Amino acid sequence: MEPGRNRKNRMALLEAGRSMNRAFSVRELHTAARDAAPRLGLTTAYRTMERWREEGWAEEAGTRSGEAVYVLCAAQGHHHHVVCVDCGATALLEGCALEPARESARTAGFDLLDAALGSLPARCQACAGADEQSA
Amino acid sequence: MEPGRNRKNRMALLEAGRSMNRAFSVRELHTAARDAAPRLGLTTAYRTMERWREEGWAEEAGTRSGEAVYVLCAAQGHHHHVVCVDCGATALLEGCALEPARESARTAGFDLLDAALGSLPARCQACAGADEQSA
DNA sequence: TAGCATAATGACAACCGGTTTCACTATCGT
DNA sequence: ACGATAGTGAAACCGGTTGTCATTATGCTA
Repeated sequence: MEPGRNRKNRMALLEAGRSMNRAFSVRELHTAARDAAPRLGLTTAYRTMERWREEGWAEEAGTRSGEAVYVLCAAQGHHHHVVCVDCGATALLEGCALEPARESARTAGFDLLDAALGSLPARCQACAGADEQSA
Repeated sequence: MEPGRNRKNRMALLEAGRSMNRAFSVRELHTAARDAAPRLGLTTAYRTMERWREEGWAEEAGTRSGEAVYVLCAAQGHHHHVVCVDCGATALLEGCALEPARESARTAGFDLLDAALGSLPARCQACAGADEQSA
């Protein structure tokens, strides 16, 4: 991830994103990074996220209240995350748990897009617990 | 699916949706249903789709060029579809191919939301072939 | 059948996440 | 120092979706 030009903004965004430790929306990232770089615009946050996605540092992980959320991940090989749809907490799954699904899809004449399944919607224990209480 | 009031519109939408045999956006549904019910408004199409979703007749299957797409399915039990992200073609997967993933998620402390994984993004053979040619 | 209560409708406006535009600025190579 | 160019941000814009509200269709009751 070469900083290239405009080091300040990129670094602020990167720092903010890394310190999240969970899935976040571009707006959240922008807000967090603004502490370190007050003049940072939302447009740049969107553009930077797009760039990270292209370069493989980030991947989309569904949406939360209408906004797309992303996870940062340096793992290069084939892998899948689970992402809590409530709080954005993430975990990396061991091995490829989607191989059976991929096989099943193939027999139906479809190629499963693992790329689009990098993160699977789930609910973490904490949020599941909170849910039960409110019910 | 009780027709209730306003039989005409509902029936036109239902007929249109059923004859699609693939994933479709609300706009597409509205356009198709307009043949049979010319005065049908887009708002009603959105409201009807929302209703079907609540009642379990339809489920969201991702987005295509910015629009949310849905699939109709009468299967009641636990099941998963694959949906071609290009043309919307669908297939029903045999058994629960996501059980290993669910197990893997559980060991990480997450409950996989099977409900949100009713349709898995894929590419059908026809679209995969067309893709190769254009490349 | 007439009349009423209310679910349903549709034209239109508002909303909202996201993208594009464009004049301006920071950075790099020379 | 200076020209070339990548990067920036405020604001306009876009398209899908949702809300508003006056009107209409339907079922129920008398």
